[in-house]
This record gives sequence, structure tokens and C-alpha cells, in this order.
Amino acid sequence: MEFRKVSDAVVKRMPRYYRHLKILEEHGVDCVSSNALAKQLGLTASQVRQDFNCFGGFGQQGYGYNVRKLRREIRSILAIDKEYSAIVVGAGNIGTAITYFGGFQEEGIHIVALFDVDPDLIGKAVNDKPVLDVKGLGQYIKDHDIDIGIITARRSVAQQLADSMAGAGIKGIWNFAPVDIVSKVPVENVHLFDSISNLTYKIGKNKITD
Amino acid sequence: MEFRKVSDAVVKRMPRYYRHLKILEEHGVDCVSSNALAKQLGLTASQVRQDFNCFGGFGQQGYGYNVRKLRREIRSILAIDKEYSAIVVGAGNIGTAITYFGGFQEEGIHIVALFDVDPDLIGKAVNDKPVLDVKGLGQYIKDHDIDIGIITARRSVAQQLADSMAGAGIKGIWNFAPVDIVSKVPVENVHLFDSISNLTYKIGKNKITD
DNA sequence: TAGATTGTTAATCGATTAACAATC
DNA sequence: TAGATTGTTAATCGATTAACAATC
Repeated sequence: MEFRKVSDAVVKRMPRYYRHLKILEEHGVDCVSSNALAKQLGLTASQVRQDFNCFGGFGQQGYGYNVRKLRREIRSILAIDKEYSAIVVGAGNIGTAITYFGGFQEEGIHIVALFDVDPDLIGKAVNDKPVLDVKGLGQYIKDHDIDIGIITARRSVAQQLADSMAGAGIKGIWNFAPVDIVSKVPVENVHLFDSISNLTYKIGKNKITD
Repeated sequence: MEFRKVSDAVVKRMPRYYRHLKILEEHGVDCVSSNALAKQLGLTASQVRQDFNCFGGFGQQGYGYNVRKLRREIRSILAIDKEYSAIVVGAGNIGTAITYFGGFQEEGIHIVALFDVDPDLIGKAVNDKPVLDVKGLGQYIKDHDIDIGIITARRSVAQQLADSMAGAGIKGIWNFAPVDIVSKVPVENVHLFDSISNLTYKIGKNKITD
């Protein structure tokens, strides 16, 4: 809907607002001011208002923001109000965990199949989803018009898997392999190693400072 | 070792350098210039040099950076050259996946036990690690001097688990529950929901723009 | 030495914060 | 209407980029 370029920092804060508004709504809160929201999230009121105004004016002067309305707006901005079909490439531990994990199904992301190279895994099922031969990956994406490809395969094959999925018309790639995937389609890299090493960094620094 | 305050943006880039240097080293590359490294990672040479100089001068004028040395320096900065003991709180799908996932063991992070409230899970084992009653969480941390607490429990209990672990002397918390944990000890929040919704955002925006 | 590339200071750019007029 | 709080413009701050002297 929006036409201005929205900075990456703003986009990264949107899910945080969304999660918090969900909690407020569950607690029966109708209305929230930028000031209150800022305090609850550790931001400034200015920042909150600037963020929302990147996408349009969702508030009401003298009153604040309607929690329900604001949440629905952010839901629409993040496009999580839509349904997505997804496949998991790499039926190992992470792939299996992602497939079992309910959190995405309930947000409209439906895993329909897994892919692997291992003949021992091909033909089996994970959470009732079939594990298929990776050879048929591109054709499957075309035939079933798959939206999201989730890469949980080894680092060395991640980029070529991404290329083949993008070539087959996938809409976006969610990558768990420890490489920064580059693609013509949108990519989100989840770097668990980066996260844990940022934690050990902080732990190490803490020891010295304290 | 360092004494200056290093910005969050710099710290977040360090694991990326580390991962890339690991690949360069595997490919037998001895030396790399800030310019080459910048191109490979999609940064600028200035930024690369600025980043490294937050922690000291690791390069050599007229030559560049020694890949092996630089990687070891970053390894030490991120404190991933040390050994850590860890426990997983919440023996569900994510907890199980994290426990099976080898990537952390090889980086010196050793999961020694899991905790849960479910009597059906308590007493069982995941990847040969015992699942214990969460009632004994604090005492276990004290007795075994556990470094890292990995939260893979429900959102509603995540903060109180963090509080109890911090109280028992844990050094850092790695949180997978969809809340921003606040603690007196260092915390890293992994928000899978934020990540996937940033992907759907980009997919949605792509459709409009193209 | 000459060439190359770092380390570091200065300039620019963008994001955050502050201020205030608009308005519910 | 008066009070409150947004939307938005202007000021500040911090991070990125550019420039260049130091030096291998």
C-alpha cells in the first residue's frame, strides 16, 4: 500500500509492535498512547509515532492509538494476514523442528512438503508431510505454486538450492544455513550462530566490566 | 580486552566476518584486503577497517589482513574460543531441535540437560541428555555452574524462567520464546516470528513494486 | 624505493530525538 | 472549550563513507 521507502530499522521494529499489541489486546486494552507504547517497548514516543507514520496515520489526536485497529494495520503491512504455502529443504534436525513447530501454521504459513537428498529419508513423513527427493524440487514448486522455501540444508548447497528455487518461481526464501543467501527474490537469513556468538560476546564483556 | 564502547552494529557484523574468514581459510586464502573483504560481504572498505579498529589493529599496511590471524582475533573477541555449559528449558519441538543440533557443540557450547514441567517428559532423554523437572532448575544451575540458559518454553513463562535462572547465577540467556526478555544478565532474543514476518513483508512489497 | 593498504581523522548521511502546530 | 496526544518539521546524534597520512 505504501509508496515511500521505509528504512530497514523501522521494518524490523514492526513485528515487535505487533507482538506487543497482541498481548495488550489479550489483556483487554483498547487504547494506547505513543508514550505508553514507547515505555513498554523501551523506545521513545517520537520514534513510535515516526514509525507508524511511515505507513500512514493510524492514531487519533488527543486519544492515542486503537490497539485492535493498529494491530490489524501492522498485520496488513507485514502481510501476515495472507496464507502462504511453504516447503522445507533439508529434512534434518532443524528442518524437522521447523515442520513440527506450530507457530507458523497459525500465522498462515503452511508447510506442505520436505525435500532431502538422503534416500533413507525420502518417502518418509514428518508431521504428516511427505519427504520428497530434492531432484523434483523445482518442478514441485512450479506445480504447486509454492510461496516460501525454507532452507535447512548444509551450508555448501544452500546458495544453489536458493538459485534453483528462485528459478522455479518461489516468492521468498527463509534461510537457516550459515551463509548469507543472495537472490533475486526476498531472503531472510536466520543466523543462529551469529546470535549465540553475540551472546558469548556480551558474557565475555560482562566478566571484564563487572 | 577492549575498553572502548563498541556499537551494536559493529558487534552484529563480527560473526559475519568470522563466518566468511572461515570459508576463506578453508579455501586456502592467506591474506585479504579490506577492499576485497568489503566486496565479498557487501560492505565498504572503510567500514571493514573501522570495524576491526574498534578492537585494535589487526592488519598490516601495504599487505592487508592475515586471514588466519584475523579469524582467531574475532574468535577471541566474540569469546567463542571458550567452553560453555548450557541447559535447555522447555523440552518441546524447538528445545529438542536445539539439543540435537550439532552446530553449537562444535563451537564449544555443550548442552548438559533439559528441563520441563510435563511429567510425561521428565525422566526421558533427548540426545542422551536427561529431561529434568523444572522445579530443580535453580539448584541445578548453582550445583553445576551452568553458563547459558536456553529458553524454548511458552511465552507466558519465559520471563519468570529468565528471572529464576539469573537469580541462580546463570551467565547469559538465549531466548527463543516470542517475548523480549529483560534481565540483569546478557540476553539474546531469537525472534523467528519477526524474521518470517519480515520475509512476508518483503514478499508483499515485491508484488506491489514489480 | 615505489606501490599498496592500513589506521585514523574529517565529512557526510541517515536515523533518532525534540519541538510544536494541528486536531480530536 | 480545555486537555491531550497525534502528525510532522526541525535539531541532534551516531554510524557510515571519504580522504589521506603513516608505514609495511
